Amino acid sequence: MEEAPASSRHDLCQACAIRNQAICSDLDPREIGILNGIGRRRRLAAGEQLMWEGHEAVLVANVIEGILKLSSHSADGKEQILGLVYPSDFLGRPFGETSPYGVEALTDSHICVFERRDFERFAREHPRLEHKLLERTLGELDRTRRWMLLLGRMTAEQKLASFLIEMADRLGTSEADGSTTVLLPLSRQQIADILGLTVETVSRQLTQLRAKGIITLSSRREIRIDVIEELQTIAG
Amino acid sequence: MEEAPASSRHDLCQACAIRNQAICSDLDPREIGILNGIGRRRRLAAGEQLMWEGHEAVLVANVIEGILKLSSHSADGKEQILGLVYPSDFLGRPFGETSPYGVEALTDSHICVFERRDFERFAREHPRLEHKLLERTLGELDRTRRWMLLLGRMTAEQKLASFLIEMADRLGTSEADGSTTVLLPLSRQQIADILGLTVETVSRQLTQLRAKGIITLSSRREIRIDVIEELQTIAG
DNA sequence: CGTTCGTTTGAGCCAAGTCAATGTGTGTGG
DNA sequence: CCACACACATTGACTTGGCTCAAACGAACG
Repeated sequence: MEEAPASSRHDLCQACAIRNQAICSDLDPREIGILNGIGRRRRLAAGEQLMWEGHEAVLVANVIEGILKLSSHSADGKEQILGLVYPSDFLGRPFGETSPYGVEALTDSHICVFERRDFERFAREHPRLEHKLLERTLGELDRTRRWMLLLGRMTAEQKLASFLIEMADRLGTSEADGSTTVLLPLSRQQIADILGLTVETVSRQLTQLRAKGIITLSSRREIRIDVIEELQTIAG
Repeated sequence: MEEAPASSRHDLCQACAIRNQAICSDLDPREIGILNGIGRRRRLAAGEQLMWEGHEAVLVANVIEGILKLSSHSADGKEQILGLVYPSDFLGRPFGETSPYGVEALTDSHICVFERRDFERFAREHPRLEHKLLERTLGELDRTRRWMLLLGRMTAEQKLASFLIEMADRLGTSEADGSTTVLLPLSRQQIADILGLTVETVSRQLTQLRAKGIITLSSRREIRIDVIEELQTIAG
């Protein structure tokens, strides 16, 4: 694909946009060199599937650019999005045979992939990497558990408010007047699949928030949050 | 409390019931000795609180005996149980300042506690322990994500069926006739708090499953599952 | 034996789901 | 460039699963 010649390989990581945020950040130049040897870059188009629920987990990756979703389906076909993965996040299931979820790119993405086996071997030999991975996994577990509270105990309105706050936090650009604009990487259906709701309910709640003057729906995917404090009050 | 004299401390771990399942299982005798020095045993009565949501996380622990719950409260006071912790499971939030959930013993319990700082220092110096902890955390993350699907996309009936299957799996004793009996460590309210339902709905669903001849309610806390296949069909 | 706490049952209601129609971009081929 | 198709989004009408409120029941315990 876009393999660099062996001599310049070393530079791939050095020039990496997420060099200092990802789990590789603690490694010394020699270690980075080895990692470079077993990893490769890969591009994904929006909508492209990287892993399938229940299939063998052959690879893991670092996300360099783009947003991906982890999702799982109930017996009767309903989808539940289990999490979103952002740049510098780690992706995949090391030390496990099968992937418990499917992975799909929501936007055009750029990732740094490793054969799971290669990565595991490297990780076991480099405790600093495993430590980084552990910290990340613990953080991810906390975030996932917070999402359980949302799914189990919040009303549709509270769910939407919480979702918008999170998106503003992650992807928002603040304006001078205190408002924040978010360009959503998700369709209404996908928002519903995150919040455990239906498309119709998501749509209705958004129009209600608009009617209350809390948000402005600039275009399908673009939402401006005019009064974020109101959202925080609703979310609790 | 029940401190052993320094000379016999070493034996505490050797005699430990979960010696070969917990995260300490890979350590050599010397390492076990150090761990012994920084840990201590502690008993908890059913209902006793070990950690508080949002408070500083001062300790971590291994569960030797008993079952504990992790839970969190929404702004309007509703509780959501985020997970159950069983013997040989690890408990607490290493490498984090505050505990994102409360921890309470559901049954009389016996745990092996460490000051978080001490544990962290030891872990960083002993990669085999960190690796075990990583594997455990990854598994816990998978289990938590599976629960998200339940909370977001299942009906009350499916939730109950899934819950009973999980409990039978974890705590059930199989009879000769193919049935399984479970002694629940949870009240109806707590079951509701796990499944994101109300007590009334839990009660109604249980009576319905009984009416269908799938389960028998021997006593409040004791449930016999007569036809587990039926439950699996319902759960999907 | 009465009190208490957890559980079950009942009646009514409401939030969110379902089903169906309409609206709104966006891209495609004539 | 327009018209058509198609996918996504919104809105409306209706239904319903699970919640709320309230009462009755039952086991455990002083």
